[in-house]
Order: sequence, then structure tokens, then C-alpha cells
Amino acid sequence: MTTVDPQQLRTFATVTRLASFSEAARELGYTQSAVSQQIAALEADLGTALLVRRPVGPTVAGRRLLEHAVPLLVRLEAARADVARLAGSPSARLVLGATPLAVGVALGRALGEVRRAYPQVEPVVRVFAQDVLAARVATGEVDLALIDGLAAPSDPLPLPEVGPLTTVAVDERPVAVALPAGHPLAGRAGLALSDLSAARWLDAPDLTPTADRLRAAAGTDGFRPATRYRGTDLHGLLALVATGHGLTLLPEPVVAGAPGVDHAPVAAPRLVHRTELVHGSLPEGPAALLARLLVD
Amino acid sequence: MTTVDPQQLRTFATVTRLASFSEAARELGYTQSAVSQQIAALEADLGTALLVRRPVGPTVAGRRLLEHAVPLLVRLEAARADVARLAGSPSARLVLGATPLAVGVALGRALGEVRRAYPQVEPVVRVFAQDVLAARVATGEVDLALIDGLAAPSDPLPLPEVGPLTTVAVDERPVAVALPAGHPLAGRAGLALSDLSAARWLDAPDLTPTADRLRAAAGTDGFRPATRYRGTDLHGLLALVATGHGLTLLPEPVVAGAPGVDHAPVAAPRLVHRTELVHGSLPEGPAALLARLLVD
DNA sequence: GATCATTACGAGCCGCGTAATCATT
DNA sequence: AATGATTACGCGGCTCGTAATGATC
Repeated sequence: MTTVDPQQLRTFATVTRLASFSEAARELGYTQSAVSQQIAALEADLGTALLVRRPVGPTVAGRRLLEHAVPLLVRLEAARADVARLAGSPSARLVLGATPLAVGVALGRALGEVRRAYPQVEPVVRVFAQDVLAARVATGEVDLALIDGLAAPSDPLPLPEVGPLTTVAVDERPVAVALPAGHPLAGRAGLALSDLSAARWLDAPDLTPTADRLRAAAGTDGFRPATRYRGTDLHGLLALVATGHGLTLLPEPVVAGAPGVDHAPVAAPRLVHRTELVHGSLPEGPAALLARLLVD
Repeated sequence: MTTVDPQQLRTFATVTRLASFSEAARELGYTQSAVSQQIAALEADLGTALLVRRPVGPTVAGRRLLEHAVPLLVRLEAARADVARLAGSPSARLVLGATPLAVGVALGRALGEVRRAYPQVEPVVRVFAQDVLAARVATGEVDLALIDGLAAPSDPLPLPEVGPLTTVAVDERPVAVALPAGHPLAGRAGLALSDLSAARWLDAPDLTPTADRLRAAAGTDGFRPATRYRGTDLHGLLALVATGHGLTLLPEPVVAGAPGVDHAPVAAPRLVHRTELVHGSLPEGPAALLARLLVD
């Protein structure tokens, strides 16, 4: 019946993230003591130990609580931001968030039309990794977002639910495995993803599906990351593929023209690279126009 | 940066639901004064009026806040319930929630197998309306739920997101319009849902898709409810159809055998009656067994 | 012995209830 | 006039910081 205290939740989340009471206190502007008391109160309230101390880390129950805590805090903030936006002046800004692979010529063309219709607005495009974009939309930091990812055909992307958002499918492309030029699998048809679970994979969490997603999609273990690539630059990633540092999964049109890189379409399971437009409520204006242009 | 107070959110939600400060105070165990102060504090905090008084009702900003408040409160409770369940003894109970149309022979057979494997557990089946079932799963009131509803083929049902739940498709059936016997449309193929927007519809929110859902699916206005039917009894609803009180949308197998009722398949848009199994994390035991049996 | 979490305790603030006031029908 | 929302005000509790204590490397 009674609810959990979000402040304690935030402290708890911070403590687990930093694995330290004192550092969490520093980040949150509390004393060590206050943090300790908040955690103690939360544990007493829930009737379970949530953290083990020295070294600091979550218990099983703590891990479970974390699955709730982070989305809850995001949404709590989104709620405030959402009504604040409604009260504030309808700004003429237009901020579009996008994952790296979602930025394409269609977007450029649509932005051009928006510029013509609303010459006074300065459209801003900001690139984010997939996992945080939905939260940015919910808090109003960006007005619209183009998010890409791996999905079964005509299935929606698995986005974290952080508020009342609308998502519309914009694009679906076949996916292919990017291979070094001359690789024996190049161009081979009928390739099953699970056949490649033992290969060396490039883990580029800001650009391509992570190993978890691949395992889930293929239904097998494996996909052990050989090299980790942090960053949103596609060319760098393709260069690593070309030099044999590992394979990666990309939309077919993206790998098709790349120099030094061959590719093979993935036949099973049936997967597509999907792009979705995500937004909250859009008042009539440049943002709404852009949304209409993008879904066509 | 700072978060919204859930207690105020709960009070706000209660006030709007009851459209009265005093009644909300009674329900929540506060004085009128406390409720008034909480609302005032919330409005001051967010910097906007949320309610109009006399008669009491939400403003535009208030309506927006409500979209966040209710799911937030559900999930806040779910978080507590979720870790509590983890701490408590692994009870041998097995509570299955289901929407009325989701209870079928497959379920009966699966429950039989569970009984045989775990003779000591007493399976309980509880029937709920669609809209509250996901929340019951999140709070652990039921271990698993079978939820049915209208969807595009192989699309998931639009469930409110109230926690980290797993959903698996269990069944998809064609949908048909139930008609009084001898109705001119009976058996006609190629029927478009939008053609029927002007007809008299039975509104049975506990059993069938509401008018909103129909409008969204058909992409047209209309589907004005002629008669409202509260309850989860299918036979009563079919009797109303047979006596000409309105049309309704049901899975084809359900209407096929009903006396006094004819039907016509819906051809456009492509729709199915989908049943999904929804659950949180399932420790090995009767619940996990039942889940496995149901998805096959 | 140094770092880091916990406990003890007092001070300030916040939120509730009582009660009076104001507004609306 | 009566119902119902708001304001005034004082008390109680809760939470934080300071400071001392305890545990772990």
C-alpha cells in the first residue's frame, strides 16, 4: 500500500553504481553518514539486506530492486519535465536525437524541408547511443529521436519504457554480417546467425547490437567479444572489420559499399535492422512537421 | 534533478479520480486540509496549476501528469512487492490470472499436468479485466497471467509498462464480428472494420476491445457504443448480440458455435485476437512448469 | 593505522491535524 | 445555510550533519 522513497532509491542506485558509500555521498552532496542512514532505512523498510559491504555490492534482492529503481527515477524526472514543458513557452527550437546509424540522407532531406517551412528555427541533431535515447525523449531533452536496432520483421524495438511515448516504424533493412574482404563466408546465402556464435565478434555497444542481443536473437551462447570499440564512428569500426579484428552485424546497405569489407546476409533467424521514430506529444510546429516527413 | 514526491502523486491521482478533495482525504486517511496542502505543494513544486476547483478536475498539465502518476505508483508498489517476494519463503502457491476469453481447454489441460507434478499445490485461477492484469503480475498478486486482446498479426499487445515483465505469445486467432442470426452481413467475406463504424456497438470493456481500440485499429471515428455491458460473462454478451442490441468483435472460434449468433470475418485491417503469457521472473517450480506448458 | 561504514545525538525543517476563514451553490 | 476548499499555526517526527565508534584491509 505504501510506496518506496525515491530519494533512497536514488541513493541506493548511486551507491551500487559507484560501489562505495563515501563516493556516493560526495556525488549526491551528502555526508557518508546520511548515505549510510538512507540505505539502512531502505533496507529496514523493505525488510531485506540490499547491499553487502566491503566490498560494496548489491545482494540478489538489491539487484532486483535496481531493475526497478533506474527506470523509476528516469520516469519520475520525466514526469516533472513533461509538465514543465507544457507550462513553459512553446520554444521554436527543434532538437532531434539519433543513433549513429539512423542518420541518413532521408533525414537530411526532411530537415531541409523543415528549414524552408520554419526559417527561424535552428534544427539541432544530437547523436546518442541507443540505450539512453528513450530517456532523453522522455525528459524533453530531445523532441524526437530516431532509434535503430535489431528486431524480428515488423516487431517493435525493445525500448526501455520511461513514459508515454509514441513510436512509429520508419525503416527496415536486411542485416548482414560484415566480414574482412575475401573471407570464405562472403556473399554466402542461407547463413544462420547461430553458426557464427563461435566467431570473434567486435563489441561496439554504441553502434551495433551487443553480444546479449545476439545471444537472445540466435538462441545460443557465444558471441564472445574479441575487441571492444567505444565510439559512434562507423568508418573506424569497418576498418577494424577489414583488418580482421572481428565480425559485426550491420544493415546491409551500410556494409555494401565499404572498401575492404565483404558481407553475407543473415538468413536465420529472420531479422531486420529497424529504425523507429520516437516522440512524446508534439505540438503543431517544426517538430510535428519533421515527424510527418520522416514517416513517409 | 530533484524528483517528484510519490505521496503527493498518489494524493493527486486520488483527488482527480474522485473529483473531490474531501473524499480523497477520507479514502487516504488524511484531513481535507492535508490534501489541500499536498496539492498546493505539488503545484508549487511543478510551478503549474494541476487542478481546477469547484468542480474539481484536472487542468491540461494535470492530465499530462496523470499519465505518469498512475504507472509510476503501480511500479513503485511493484518494486517493493518484487523484493519482498524474493525475501519471503518460496510459497507453493500458484496463482494464475486471466482475462475471461483467455481461459480455455489448453489451460485446463496444462493445469492438470501441474497438479500431477506438484500434488501439494492448489492452483488458483483468477479472472480480471485486461487493463489491470499487468499490474497484478507486477505486484506479484498473480504469478502468471494470460492476457488477450486485439493486435496486428505478430505484433505484441499494447500493455501498460509497470515493471520488468516477460511476455510470450501463446495464441493468435482470426477475429470476427458477431451478428444477430440472419443478419445480411453474416458470412460475408472481405469485410472492412471501417465499414462498420456507423453500426450500433456493444461496449463490453471487460471482455472485448473498447471503442477507442476499434477507432485506433480502423483509423476512423465512430463505433459509438449503444449498450454497455459490464461483466465477464460471455454468454450474456452473446445473448445481447442475438437480440440485436449491437455488434461486437470476438475471436472467430468463440462465435462460431454460439446459438442465435452469426458472424463475419474481418478482412481489413489485418487483425488477430492474440493471447499472451505475462510473468515476472519465475523460480523453478509449478509456475515455471505451467509457463512451459502454456507456450507449447 | 588508514579508510570507510555505522551509531549516537541534537538541531532544523517539513507535514500533519486542529481550527478558523473563505468561497461557491 | 451548508458543503467544501484554503489559510494560520503549533506540535511531532523525520532526516540531516557533527562527532564518536567500530570494522576491515
